[in-house]
Amino acid sequence: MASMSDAWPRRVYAVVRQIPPGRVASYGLVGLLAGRPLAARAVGNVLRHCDDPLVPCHRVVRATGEPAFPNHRIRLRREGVGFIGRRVDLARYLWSPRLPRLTPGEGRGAGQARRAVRRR
DNA sequence: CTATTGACGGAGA
DNA sequence: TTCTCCGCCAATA
Repeated sequence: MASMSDAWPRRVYAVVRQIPPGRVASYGLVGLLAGRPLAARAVGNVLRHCDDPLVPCHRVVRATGEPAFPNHRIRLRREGVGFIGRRVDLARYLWSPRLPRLTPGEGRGAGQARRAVRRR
């Protein structure tokens, strides 16, 4: 949760750490999940000092799909992220976060295994 | 306290 | 489609 005791940078890093390899999230989405829907810009300010190797900051791109840095494009390609020109193919590689369950116990009916979804 | 800055986003031109 | 403006947020000076 986004309690006040949690510093903004901590919340941002917590979200970014969740982005799996081969997927990307926009600065805006990260801000949203960190509890500040309109703070995309502030997210960038945090990631600017990203020295922690556990934080895959290269998986955070602009809403347009363009990586903040050209070198990130290389790293993303190595993870299998597809591009259209110089921007990430967001239709296929945008991360769909699993949101926290509000009613634990519900969801996922009778032994239905989760099927991998192919993105378009 | 106000002003500036910045790995942003989106509406318009 | 690309480029400019302007709003938004947090950190700094």
